Amino acid sequence: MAVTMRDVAREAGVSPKTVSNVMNGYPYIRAETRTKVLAAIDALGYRMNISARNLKSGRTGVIGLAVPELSNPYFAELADAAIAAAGEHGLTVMIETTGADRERELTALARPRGHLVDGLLYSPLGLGPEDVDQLRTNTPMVLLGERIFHGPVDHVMIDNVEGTKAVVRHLLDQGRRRIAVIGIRPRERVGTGAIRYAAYAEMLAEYGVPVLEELAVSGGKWHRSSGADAMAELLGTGQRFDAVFALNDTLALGAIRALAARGVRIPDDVAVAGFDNIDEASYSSPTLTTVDPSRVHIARTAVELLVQRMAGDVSEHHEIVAPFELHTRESTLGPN
Amino acid sequence: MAVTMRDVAREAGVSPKTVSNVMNGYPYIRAETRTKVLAAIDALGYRMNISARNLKSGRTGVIGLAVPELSNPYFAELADAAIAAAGEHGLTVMIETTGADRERELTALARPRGHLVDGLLYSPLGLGPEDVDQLRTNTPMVLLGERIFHGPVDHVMIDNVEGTKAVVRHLLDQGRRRIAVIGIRPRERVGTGAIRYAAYAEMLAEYGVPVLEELAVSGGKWHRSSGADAMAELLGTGQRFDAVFALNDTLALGAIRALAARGVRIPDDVAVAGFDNIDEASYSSPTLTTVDPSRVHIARTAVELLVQRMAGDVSEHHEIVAPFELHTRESTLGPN
DNA sequence: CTGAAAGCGCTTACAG
DNA sequence: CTGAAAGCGCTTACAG
Repeated sequence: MAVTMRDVAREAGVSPKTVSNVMNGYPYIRAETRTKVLAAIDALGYRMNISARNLKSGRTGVIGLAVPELSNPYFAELADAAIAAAGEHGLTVMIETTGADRERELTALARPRGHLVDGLLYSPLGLGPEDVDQLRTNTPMVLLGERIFHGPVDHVMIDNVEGTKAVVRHLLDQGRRRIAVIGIRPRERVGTGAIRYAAYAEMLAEYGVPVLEELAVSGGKWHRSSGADAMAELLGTGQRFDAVFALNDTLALGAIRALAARGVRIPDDVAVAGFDNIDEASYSSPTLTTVDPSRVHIARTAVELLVQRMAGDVSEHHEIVAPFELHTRESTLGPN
Repeated sequence: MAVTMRDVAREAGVSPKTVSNVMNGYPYIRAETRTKVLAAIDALGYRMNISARNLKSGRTGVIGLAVPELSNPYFAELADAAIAAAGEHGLTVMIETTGADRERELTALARPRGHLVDGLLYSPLGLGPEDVDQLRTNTPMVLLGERIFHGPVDHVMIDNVEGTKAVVRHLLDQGRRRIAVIGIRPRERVGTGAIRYAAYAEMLAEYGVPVLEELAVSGGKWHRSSGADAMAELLGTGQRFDAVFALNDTLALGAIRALAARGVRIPDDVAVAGFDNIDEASYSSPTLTTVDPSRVHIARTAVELLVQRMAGDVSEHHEIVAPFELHTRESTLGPN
């Protein structure tokens, strides 16, 4: 039914091996032979069967990218960056969304062993320290964005601690002293949220500012809606505050919405800052002060590490912290 | 090296076929046999080689989704919806981004014939009528979002015409008469932009309002930045206008930013409306009046059509127009 | 520069 | 309910 390499070989009067050589760009082929083969491919409309190649070669040219969801602009923009970086190495990216659900994250982890992908860029949110052993596979993998896990795999991390301290310092330097924080996950001790919260508390302490539990509000899935809800909740308590550090940008943008809806002036009454520097942060009203964790750098570095591992590199595991950049904008500085 | 089905069979004292039956959930297996096989799988850490299965079965369980870029929230949210819909049919989605580039879109089109995916959800922006013949493949495919192509494939369309007319009618009903439009692509005759622009002009005509060329501004890639630039350009011309219809939401959000930066009041001075109803439209300041093309409905319908085609359905091609919904918000109504 | 042989790890009929 | 045989369409050594 489908045209095979053998059919092409017969049509061109060569062996299947030669067709394979042409398809794979093997350099030492007489121009004449190549022309014949290409003509036969064209005449028969031949397309190589990738599954057969994969079976024989043991590689697929595909890497997986497991992220919670693409509706979150941070992950969507990260995915675009990963696709671009993989393309530079001739690799295709297969995206799997896990919904930040532990079970689905563990399923994604098993995927490379099914030989559908050669390696995995892995950005888990639901996994905890008890799952570290699950990462001890011998499949090439690079962990992204988190710093939960020390040890068994490469990872490329956002500089959560210094990034957070920079943005909180900025708020303090603006004279803010009652800085609320939204998006915390009270029971979580290891994730991005916990790390950023700890860094926030540390920075306040450096300035001798008390860390007030009543100014910390949990924020579910870090969607815009969670940010709006958290802010509504905080306003409902009647607590005074003059700034809000949202643990990511979508939370911050939701919070800005809730503040604006109640006529609170930003930044005059309350300054707002986030984390991620998604594109939207440059176009919101007001524009959003935030930390840029350098997505492109992260994606590129992670793909390079993964490519090395896939090539058989067995050196010690790397822990790379990406550089960050603080962007101060209207939500803390006012219009300029 | 890797554990194979044969190894498992030997360990369990059965034939490879029986292992295959267990792996694939074949129902008629003695419980005892199944237990033995599962124990052997566990003991050896066996994982099926998907490439081998694909080669033999001729199917992969993977469908492709080709979209311009995930940084565009419309496509990111569509991708999430497609992944969810595919999951309900036990299918995995492989996302390919094309950058709306014609060459890369044509490459994506050839992908299913390499047997890496069983079918394709295809959302081209760069293709024109001259490429229609390229769609006459016999690979299962469903076209998304556009209505460029009549004929050789199924497609699920956004209701661009009625959706646009509804939102423009809304602006007219608010008393707006000088309604600018941003995001047009002057040389394009067949894409989403051209269709929405034509519907805009048609609606104006219905109300006896002249269509002014000087109020139509082109808008490149439909990013936030393009919207801000287009709006800056329009303001620079000194043209009077009391409303803006942006051809999508990101353009509208960029335009809102540019208007706010110049102190133009929304909607008092200028009302703004978009198209897509991305999540952000509910949280911007002001919130954005827009058309919801029902992404989830589109994704679900498209996957169902694709599944039918993959199952061998050869009936006539379907053209399905998804229902739309107009959401009126602050950018045209003011605060409530 | 090109060919003949073997086999990657599964599943598809076909038996029994 | 389970097995033996054949083969999916390629690529990997190995010759020459």
